[in-house]
Amino acid sequence: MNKRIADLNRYLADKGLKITRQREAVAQVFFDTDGHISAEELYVKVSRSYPGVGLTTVYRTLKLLKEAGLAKERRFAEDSQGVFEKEDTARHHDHLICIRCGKIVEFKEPLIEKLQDEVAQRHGFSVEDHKMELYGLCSSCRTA
Amino acid sequence: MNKRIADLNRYLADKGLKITRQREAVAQVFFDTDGHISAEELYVKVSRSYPGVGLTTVYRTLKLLKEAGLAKERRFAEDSQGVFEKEDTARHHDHLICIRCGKIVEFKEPLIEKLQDEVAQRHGFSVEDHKMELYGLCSSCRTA
DNA sequence: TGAGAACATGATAATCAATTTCAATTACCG
DNA sequence: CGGTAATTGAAATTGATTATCATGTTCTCA
Ligand SMILES: [Mn+2]
Ligand SMILES: [Mn+2]
Ligand SMILES: [Zn+2]
Ligand SMILES: [Zn+2]
Repeated sequence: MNKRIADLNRYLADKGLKITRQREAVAQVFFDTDGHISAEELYVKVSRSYPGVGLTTVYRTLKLLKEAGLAKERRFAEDSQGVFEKEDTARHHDHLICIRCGKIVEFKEPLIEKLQDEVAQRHGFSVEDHKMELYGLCSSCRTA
Repeated sequence: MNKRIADLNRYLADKGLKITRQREAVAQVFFDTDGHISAEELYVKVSRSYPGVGLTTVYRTLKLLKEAGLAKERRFAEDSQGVFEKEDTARHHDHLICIRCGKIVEFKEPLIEKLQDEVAQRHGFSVEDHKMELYGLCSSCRTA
């Protein structure tokens, strides 16, 4: 029924961890969410459908989802809270962020990623992951 | 004598702020430091030459240096503390970080920056700043 | 099926970098 | 110099995240 929930359950089983009501509730609401969401926001959202799930458990479940490769944490400049989004290595992307209105656009630029690998190689590094964020003004904010 | 201290003093005068012993001490030690340093580390270093300067003032002075365009704060993954380095727009660079030993290599790749601008433009954005960090394994850590 | 071991939960406390508060001190413009 | 606004540093506070711990649940295996 839900592939991602199945992936999570498989991960839990492999690690000798348990499938619980709370984990499924948090994961389900998270997987039904598009874009970026903080632990606090997810906690509020989960609480609507499944009251009684603690904020601590939301944090713990998000950490599990990261470990399982199902969620990715982002930490944009100026935001004190981390935000999470669904992870899918095939759908890797980076971010353009408007410093005035906060608008976020996701993009993918394979040519840049290729150059990143080359730069790294030149310095003897292999790249496992990268962070690239472009901060600027969106068209609305620029003309305003 | 010291161009950067002069720059700072000019900035302070412009803003109606005051030139103090403490600010000069913190700034001087910071400007004499190469690489990345945290507020705590800078505080310890300053305390050796100028005892009695508070940690709060170190934080406040670093914030001033950022505002004056003389320092840049970086927040690398896994580091809970921010680190600071001298800012010099002409000498902009990005970072390669070894996820095992923490080694940091600085690099500059104008071609990537050009592509970043193009991507942004394609989405109607103008780029004011960007963050690019490549995380991987350095040659020593890879062969070990 | 059920007992028990291991794991999970959630309220609360702790952490930790960074900021705020505030009374005392200092810079600097006349 | 004198007055005013800015600065300082110690201590308190903040805010996100993690640790603790007593209690509850899951799941294995006999
Ligand atoms: Mn995204
Ligand atoms: Mn650097
Ligand atoms: Zn905008
Ligand atoms: Zn290394």
